Amino acid sequence: MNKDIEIEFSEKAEIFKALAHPTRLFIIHAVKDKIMLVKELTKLVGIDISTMSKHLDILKRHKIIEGKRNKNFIYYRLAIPCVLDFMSCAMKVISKK
Amino acid sequence: MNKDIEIEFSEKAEIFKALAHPTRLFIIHAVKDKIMLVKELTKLVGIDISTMSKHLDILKRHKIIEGKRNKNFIYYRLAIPCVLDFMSCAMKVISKK
DNA sequence: ATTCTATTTGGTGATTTTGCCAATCATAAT
DNA sequence: ATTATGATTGGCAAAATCACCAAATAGAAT
Repeated sequence: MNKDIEIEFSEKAEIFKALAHPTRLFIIHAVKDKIMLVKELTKLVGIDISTMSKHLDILKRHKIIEGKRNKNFIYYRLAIPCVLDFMSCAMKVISKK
Repeated sequence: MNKDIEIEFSEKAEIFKALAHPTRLFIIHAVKDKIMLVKELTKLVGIDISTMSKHLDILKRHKIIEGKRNKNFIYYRLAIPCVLDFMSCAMKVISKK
């Protein structure tokens, strides 16, 4: 792989890495039709809130979700609904419902 | 997350993990319209052949590619072309060409 | 049977990712 | 100004991933 190709595929891989964690996939499904708070998500998943915050940060940095502040609450929502399309496509084909 | 949900999202995450590496994405593109040998792929990417073999194994285990033996060569090809669709969709939307 | 080529497997150190705790920051309420 | 609540950040240990080397396997050819 030459340098350009190398960079191209590394960037693409970054996106898959951002999605490659059960908690982060759960978050995507949770915020797909309902704006949610960090605390709510944390409770649903059952992990430390600092861990949740870091997962949210990863998704945010890749522009997969968006956070909006109101008072001192931060509401998260799905930024690119298309993510759901290719996720369900992937799952159907690879046969995990 | 209860146990079932946990398992569901872990399984889904496994697929994204399988795709979350530049070399493995490169392999998918390389075999999408041309059946290829391990050695050929190794040369193209420029890594140790044992490393390549392990990457191929990961894709194989997730049924993303298929290997067929002829003599003592193993030819790899893309098993689920749909992977390309959702990859290009993902990339377009997330704005990495 | 031995040798040769293609590929896989085992092992190990290096790097990355993950998750918790503690500390900090941001905003609101008193 | 102090306190309280929601969220993020820094640090560290545990776990997972990665890449190389060396050794093993599979099959073909001699």
